[in-house]
Parts: sequence; structure tokens; C-alpha cells
Amino acid sequence: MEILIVEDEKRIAESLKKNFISEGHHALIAENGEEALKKVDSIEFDIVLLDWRLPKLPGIEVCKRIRETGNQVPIILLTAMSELNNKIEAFSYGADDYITKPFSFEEVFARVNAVVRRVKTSRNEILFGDYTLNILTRSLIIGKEEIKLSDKEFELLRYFLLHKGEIIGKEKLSDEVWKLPFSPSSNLVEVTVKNLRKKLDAYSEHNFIRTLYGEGYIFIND
Amino acid sequence: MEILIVEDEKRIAESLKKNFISEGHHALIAENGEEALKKVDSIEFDIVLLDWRLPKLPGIEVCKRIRETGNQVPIILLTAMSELNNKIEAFSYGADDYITKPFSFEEVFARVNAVVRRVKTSRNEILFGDYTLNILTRSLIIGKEEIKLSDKEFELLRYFLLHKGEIIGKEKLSDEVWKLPFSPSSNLVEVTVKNLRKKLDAYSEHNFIRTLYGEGYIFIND
DNA sequence: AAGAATTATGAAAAATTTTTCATAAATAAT
DNA sequence: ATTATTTATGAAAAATTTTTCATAATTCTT
Repeated sequence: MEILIVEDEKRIAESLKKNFISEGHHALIAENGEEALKKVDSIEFDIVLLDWRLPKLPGIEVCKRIRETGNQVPIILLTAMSELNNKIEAFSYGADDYITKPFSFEEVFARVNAVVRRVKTSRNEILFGDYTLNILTRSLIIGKEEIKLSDKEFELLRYFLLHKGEIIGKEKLSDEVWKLPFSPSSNLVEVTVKNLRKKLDAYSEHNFIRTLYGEGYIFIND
Repeated sequence: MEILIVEDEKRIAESLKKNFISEGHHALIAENGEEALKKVDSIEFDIVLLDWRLPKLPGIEVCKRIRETGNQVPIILLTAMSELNNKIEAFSYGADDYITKPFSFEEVFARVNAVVRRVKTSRNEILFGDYTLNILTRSLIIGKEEIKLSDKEFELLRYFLLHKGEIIGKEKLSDEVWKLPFSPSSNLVEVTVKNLRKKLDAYSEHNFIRTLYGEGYIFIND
């Protein structure tokens, strides 16, 4: 995961960063609100941990501005106990959860995972490139075109989108998309990937689904 | 819609009730928390308007107890301005929205509609009889059985469930489910209703989809 | 560069879904 | 009761999706 830590207290920020990296994630630190806004604008994070009390812009203001640009990145606010009765405000500005200080890393990690999972699976639209995958209608939208996807194509594409940047073996896809044990004698996955690629290629130059020879596939956005 | 108004001030309760009825809805009044709990238990409401300040049980406690039984009925809390900083508590007990007193009926009506629409369309599961329709997997669950639905069957059933108790003509279904102008020469709707009924009948005695001769269909839960 | 393994692809086969059609059953009106 | 209208149903036809298969193309290794 790509994680942005917005926190002016270096001790806390570095500690979080170290812990996330040791869990195999990437973490960046922004020391103030403006820096955070710039980073959020240029990098697609999986989650933003946002301190309530920040030097220039208060965290809640940063949160509000991120949402104003239409960015839906999950945001968890880090607040002190005394700020408890402002939480309603936090939600109304579009934060997804909050954690009160002092917190343990385990707590942060658990919340981050919960929010990321919840947000990812509860969204009914997933954006990638110029496309939008609508989960409710199970169709792929680009501009004003609506591309019909078969059930398997939809399930496959959704799986890729929920696991962007991960290397996914055919066994995994067989398990997760087809709910069948992988059979090396079948090339179902390859055929469906081909058909899905054809639909994506019809409206975009981008190679979203890359092949990693001998390993599987990886979905790349940019 | 079936609306429950939980409010001890008769003047307010009656005024709300009158207004809802004039909009073509049904409204019941509960004067205290216990009465509310009983009614919620026996009647399936579309929304509950719940006063924060109630004689015996406080509204928030009623809210909590409703949720404890697994009931997901949308709840809007009616609170006085001074209770503002308790709202976070309201959400954490499972209320869906709140309105601060004093309010206009227009405000209440707008919020009620917004909440009902949001709750209905955002749910991933819709329960009816002993069945659960899972919106994400598009399958019908009863006990441990999973019944496969074709795409059209699913769309039809979902439409019925989102419009329980409404008389729905075949023209409407053709428009909304098939997104096709109704053609009297086709009996697509009838055939799909038949097939959906067969699947529902396989595990339940209940006639969910009733025919109203010359008018259309109506989905009845109980 | 050649051979082996892996992936891609077009087309056919199989399975499923959608739609039509002819007819039966049910309902309302006379 | 009879008739006209509306709805239900089984089965066939059409369309689509899923899967398999044979073969081509690509990638990796030596």
C-alpha cells in the first residue's frame, strides 16, 4: 500500500513510517497541510493518515480541501482525546475514520486495514485511466460510451482493480474469480484476459493488464 | 411509506403525522420508547423518526436496542440544538441521520426521502422472508443454499424489493428492468416473472410476487 | 540461434440466458 | 354459463456467454 502520513511531530511520523515499511508498505511523510495537498494531488495513495493539529492548515481543513477536488482517497484523522466532540465535524468533512492519541501501531494498522477494505469494497464506482467501472450496473463507462461486460469479464476486471499493482498468478484468479481449483490443462483465464483486453483496448492505448511471464498478471494504472 | 413517529409531544407528533398522510404515506405515533420498540418489532417501517428526549427510555437507548435486535430500519433522530455534541454518539448507536429542532416539515420530508433512498440503494443485502438477496454477488441466499439468478431475474427481483407493496405495471418493469419500451406483443415480463417465481417457490411457501389482474404485479413480504 | 515452456488467439463446442411463440389457465364482464 | 381479456407456461429459437481445443506467437534458457 501507498500511505501518506501527515504529521508535524517528526518522532510520531517516523515511527509510523518505519512500522508501515516493515510491514511491506510504502510510506511518505508530509509535515504540513500544503505539502500534504500537493502529494495527494500527484500520487495515488491507498490511505492518508491526517493529524488534526497541524502548523498552518488544520487537518480538518486539509481533509475538506482534498474532498473538494473530488479525491476519494480514504482518510483517517489522528486526534487528541480533548478534540472528541469535534468528530462529527470530521465525518461531515469526509474523513473515513479517526484514531485518538495516544495510539499503538497495532491499533493504527488494524484501522487502516479495516478502512481500506471497507472503502474499496463499498465503492460502487472504480475509476482507472479514462474508464469507470460501475459495480452496480456491472458496466464499463468511458466518456458517454457504455461497454457491456460479461459476468466473468466483470469479475476479473474488478479483481484486478481491487488488487492494482499486485502480481496475480493464474491459480489465484482461478480461485478468486472462477471459484474453481486451478487446472493447468485449461486456459480459461488466458482467454478471458484476452477478451477483456480487447474491450479495454477499443477505447484506450493504455496496457492495463500486463503479463509477467511465468508469474501471472499485473494491473497497472499509470 | 410506513413511517413511525416516536415523540411524546403530541402537538409535534400529530402535525408530522398529518403532513405525512397528506403526502400519501402511512404514519403511526409511539409516545414512548417501549411502545416504539414493540411497534418496530411487529411492523416493518420504511423509516423511524425518533425524538432524542423521551419520557422513560431516552431516544438514543431506543435506537441502540433496535439495532441490537438486528433491525436495520432507517432511523432519524430529532434533537434539540443544545444536544448538538452528542451526535457522534447517535451515529455510533446506528442512527442514519439527525434533524435539529425546530424543524420545518419540508426539512423533515427532504431528509426522510434522502435517507430512505440512500439506505435502500446502498445496502448490499436485502432481506425478505427467509431469503437474502446479495447485491454484490447477485445471488439469492436461503439458509446455506445459494440460488443462482440470471441477470434479468436478479434485476427484476431487486426492482420488486426496492418497490415492495407498490403496484407495478408491466410497462414500468419493461422500462426499468429491461430499459426497453413496452411491447404488448411480447411476454418477456411474464416469462421472467414465472421463472423467478419458480426459484422462489422452490424454498418457500410464500407467494411473494402477486398478480393484480389488469394492473400488474405487487411484491408482498408478509 | 534452437529448444522448451508459457502465453495469446481464433474458432468451435457446450452451456446458459434471453426471447419468442403457441397454447393453456385464470379472471372479469356480460 | 359464455365470452373476451389477461396472465401463465412449456418448449423452441435466437443470442450470448463460457469453456475447450488446436495452433500461433512470445519469452526464457542454454
